[in-house]
Amino acid sequence: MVEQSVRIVHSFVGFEAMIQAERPNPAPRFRRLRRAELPIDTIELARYLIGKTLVHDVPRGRLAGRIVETEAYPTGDPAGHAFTGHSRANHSLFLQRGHAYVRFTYGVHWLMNVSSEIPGTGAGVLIRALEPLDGVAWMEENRGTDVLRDLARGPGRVAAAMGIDERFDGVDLCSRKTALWLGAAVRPVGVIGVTTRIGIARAAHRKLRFYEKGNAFVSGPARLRT
DNA sequence: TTGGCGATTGGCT
DNA sequence: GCCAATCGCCAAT
Repeated sequence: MVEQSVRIVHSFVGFEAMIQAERPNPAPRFRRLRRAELPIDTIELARYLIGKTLVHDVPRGRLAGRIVETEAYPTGDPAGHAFTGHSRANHSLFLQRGHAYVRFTYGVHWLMNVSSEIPGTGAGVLIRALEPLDGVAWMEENRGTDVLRDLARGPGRVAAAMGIDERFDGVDLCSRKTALWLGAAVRPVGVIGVTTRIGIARAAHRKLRFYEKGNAFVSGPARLRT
């Protein structure tokens, strides 16, 4: 089935595409973002990250998804994990912008944030949903489901699909060396919607959730996806 | 030392 | 729509 369809593609798009298809390790599709490209301000960063790529290079290949939903947890935000001050658990939120803050929640799930602001400031951006781009078969394995739309729709699912856990807390997402990193956008971003955040009690009125309108991989109730 | 609770999810009604 | 699962953190004892 797969071989047959590949052969058909070859006959239509020619030799160059055939080389592309048969190359075992295709050239990286994603350019690593430099830290200087990341807005310092938490809310600006949350908006900026929509459409960008989250990549995890694993021994057997690459997991990658397009960021389609984020939430900002700015300085002094009562809903933020840094609100009660610096601690061992929330240390990564205080790192220079572009570091991963990974936290275990509800005894079940891992959540991933990108740290923001200047070093020493506890703030970050929660990655709430991804549109799968690469390594879909491995994401399915990590998630225990083959429902594409559900692979990384929701922050707990993002971490599970991407194989992100406590080992990645504090990782520099802008380093040239790390396996987990942020990549440039693979296509232009659509209209960005802004709503209140999901699943919080304090500062619940603040509109700090950002998402690509019309994207099927965005989480939350329908009224927060239009 | 302990108890309440949380940036969620999946299964069941 | 409702609720249990499940565990680390932290405020209060």
